[in-house]
Amino acid sequence: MLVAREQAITDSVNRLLSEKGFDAMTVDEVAAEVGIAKASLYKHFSSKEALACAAMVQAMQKAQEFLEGLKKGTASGQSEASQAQSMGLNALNKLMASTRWTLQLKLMGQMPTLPSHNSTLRATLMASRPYMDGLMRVADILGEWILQAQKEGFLNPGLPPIAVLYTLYARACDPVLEFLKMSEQHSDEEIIDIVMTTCFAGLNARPV
Amino acid sequence: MLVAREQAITDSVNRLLSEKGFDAMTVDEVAAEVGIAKASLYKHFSSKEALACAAMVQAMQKAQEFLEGLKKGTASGQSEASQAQSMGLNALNKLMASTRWTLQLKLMGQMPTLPSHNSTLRATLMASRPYMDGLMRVADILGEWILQAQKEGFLNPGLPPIAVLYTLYARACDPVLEFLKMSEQHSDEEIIDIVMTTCFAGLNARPV
DNA sequence: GTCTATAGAATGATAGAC
DNA sequence: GTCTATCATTCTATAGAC
Repeated sequence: MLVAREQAITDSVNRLLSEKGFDAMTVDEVAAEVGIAKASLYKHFSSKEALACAAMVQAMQKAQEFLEGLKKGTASGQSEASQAQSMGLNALNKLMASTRWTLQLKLMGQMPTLPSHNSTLRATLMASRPYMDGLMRVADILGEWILQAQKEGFLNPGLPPIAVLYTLYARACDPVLEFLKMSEQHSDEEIIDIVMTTCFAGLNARPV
Repeated sequence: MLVAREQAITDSVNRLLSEKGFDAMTVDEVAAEVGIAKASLYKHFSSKEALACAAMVQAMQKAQEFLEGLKKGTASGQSEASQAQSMGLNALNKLMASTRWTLQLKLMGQMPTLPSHNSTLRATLMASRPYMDGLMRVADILGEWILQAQKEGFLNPGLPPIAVLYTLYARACDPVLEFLKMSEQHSDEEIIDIVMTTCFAGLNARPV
């Protein structure tokens, strides 16, 4: 029961965090959405930062699990023919599948976006072993694929690998998604295709 | 004197806005940085939103002036040989020059970033004639160049022009810039080159 | 126009009964 | 563990003297 209650809490936090960000989210809102009193929340989590941290850890673990599955080639979205691909092309496909997965989560409002300049939340996250472990594991897996894809020229070898990693992270909080969503001119799938194209192929036309 | 004082205020607001965003910026900070009492600030600007709005209008006007200058081909960064270029290539070069200019301002901490989900500030901005006029003028100029560049295939014609516009806007608040800045592995020029590459050429390697 | 001092509201966090 | 009621802090905005 306690686990289920705390799961409901982190789910609500996750949604609110992705909708309005850490600063704009109030503890009162969380309590109201879960349907319990604010004081009860504080019996489960010691602070607003701890609340957000729990949601971020959960999201990070979900990402880690997805990547681990993709690494073993068992995740959905990986075609069976992938075994016949070169290492580099396979790595690129996995990077693209990961990015697409992230964009989908973001569009569904399940991707808590880390505010790049809130000090108190950053400090809490950096001090959280589960979060940092997940973050490093995710960076390791993605970094390996980036190197493989660059080695065979499927990703631009002139870009520093860390810059590629940051660029992929940044797609998870790209405002272009919500801009296009607000314009109501495109389906979710079209929006994701557009952002995937600009991310990997760029704005320039590809020479035919 | 009054103009100079208000200029000093908007400069401070501009800096704080680009450093921490609207929510994290407090009116006390602004007053302290300008060196006057908070109540005096409110003699010049009626609210925190009006304060931020003034800074945004100023930034928008600066952008508009830059684009107007580029449109006439008199701005710096435009080579003299540009007159010999095709319309489409010329348009692409101007889009790239505009993006580079934006990234430079952002790195220098002079680009107030619009929080995509603060309602009160958004409402104030939408109600501001000077801001909306500037925004529409900027969108017009960029939109024209986008269409020209797409027509001749210098920009991917498969992308909706509005998506290209949003993508360029989004580069002005791309966290990749500060991530790379924090890593201290690259100079400002290198950082801008990296982001320019990922923006226009994408992460993929270009087929030679 | 500038200051000090403070009102008023929002919000994070806690006390104490049940 | 959950509730109601309340505290302490922070922040926007204003009053009133000079």
